[in-house]
Amino acid sequence: MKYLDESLLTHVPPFDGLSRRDIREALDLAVPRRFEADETIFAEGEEAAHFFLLLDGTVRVVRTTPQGEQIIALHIPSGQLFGFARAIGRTTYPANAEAARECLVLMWPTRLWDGFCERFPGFRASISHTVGSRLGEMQDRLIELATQRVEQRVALALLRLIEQTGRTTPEGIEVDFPITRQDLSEMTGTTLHTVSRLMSAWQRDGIVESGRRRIMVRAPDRLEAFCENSGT
Amino acid sequence: MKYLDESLLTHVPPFDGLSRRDIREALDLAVPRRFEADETIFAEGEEAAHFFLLLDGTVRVVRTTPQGEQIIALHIPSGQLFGFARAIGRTTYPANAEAARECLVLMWPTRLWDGFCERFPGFRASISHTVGSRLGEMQDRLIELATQRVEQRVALALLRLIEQTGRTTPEGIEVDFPITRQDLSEMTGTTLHTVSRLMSAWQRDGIVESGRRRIMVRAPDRLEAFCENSGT
DNA sequence: GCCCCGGCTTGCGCTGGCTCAACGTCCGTC
DNA sequence: GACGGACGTTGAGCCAGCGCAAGCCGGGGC
Repeated sequence: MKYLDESLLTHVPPFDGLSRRDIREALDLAVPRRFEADETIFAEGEEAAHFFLLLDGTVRVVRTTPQGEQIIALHIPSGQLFGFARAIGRTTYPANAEAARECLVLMWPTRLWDGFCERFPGFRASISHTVGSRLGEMQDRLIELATQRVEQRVALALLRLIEQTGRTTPEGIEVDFPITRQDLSEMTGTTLHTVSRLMSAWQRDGIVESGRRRIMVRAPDRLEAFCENSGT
Repeated sequence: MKYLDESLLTHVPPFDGLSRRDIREALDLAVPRRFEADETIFAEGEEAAHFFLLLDGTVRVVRTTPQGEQIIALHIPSGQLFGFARAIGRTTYPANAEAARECLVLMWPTRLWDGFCERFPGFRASISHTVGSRLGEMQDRLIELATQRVEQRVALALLRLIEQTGRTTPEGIEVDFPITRQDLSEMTGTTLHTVSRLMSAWQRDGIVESGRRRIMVRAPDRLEAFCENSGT
């Protein structure tokens, strides 16, 4: 397992434009690692010893309030860099990262960060882009929380999930990691009860199909409809 | 007004470590400009032609929902760079920026951005830091909206305002730009009615002192107390 | 001095979504 | 194959905060 194949990186954004040599160089510095479902990858406030590339799986970014409540800030789909504290001027991680399901990651020591930025053309631009889209997503969610009702927020959260990490099946699009009602409620600032009621209603209407730790969206368009005519 | 004094930049973060020569160079490329209160500095989606440094005043960052509702995403205090679309991998501005009161800014054409990053040591690091703290603030607000009640959110918003842009007076700390109940409601995802009721109650208790477009906090510690014992 | 308008206040009734509570169901373990 | 624990469902009641509506106040323009 020492020798990682170059094809791992040829199609992921920060590296996709690089020469074979450069990719080889980056890979030789990387440590691969597997995380079990629900295992913690790093914790808020911890010294940022590594930065990561998610090769396979989904990562859940969680923050805990002083009162002990959890909220899920973000899900990271495979193929993205994460834990890049250096890129946002920090030396510690800003939140917890947990494996939403079994994950395969590459890790690099943070001290290599500056070198990567200078050594690999496009690396920095790619990172800026990632940071920008995270900022954009947070802003969108801020607006949702401030202006939308629970029903719409849950619908939007589901749509985002299937867009980012959806797996298409003959029946519809399925969230491809185990997700509970509680998880959804922590993404949308509501309670598992309310989410459960919504899912039941949507299932009756044939919009979703869900079970234990599993959600499949049959009719994304009808969820979108919910979000648009929010006034009425 | 052509010749800007170097002391303008010697104490603001992105430039504070630079040599006199470097500062001179940056200043000679800048265009100074004044904006009236409530004037738009740039609009969401617009081509990002410039990046800005706020020399004096306060900038309000606003997003508008498809339904025409506004929410205030952020206030930028003087001494900060803003409108740096390039730093987050965008070519357009991500939100509206308006002068919360009369503002004095320096503007540079965006095409100079990359040059600044390479030319001025510490510039890039300083920007990362700014981006990071904005991300952090948005994450905090996300959590507040998701978990806190209106009363606590408004209290937290006020505390943030006086921390970032407060002016200390013998009577207490005053928000040093005109701010309406409506503005506060757009920052906290509530209605002006609820904010008004809260302000009235707090005024009765001697915690704040407020009037038309004006808010002064007499007892910040009592506001903080509100936020902590949120369970009870 | 008067008027008008933008901002602020306050009462009242309603309701979305939370809380509490009880129960059902699936799955892994021993 | 019985048990325990995690996950999900559903009902009932309640209340924080919203929407509506009416009125107040202060400052700027003429």
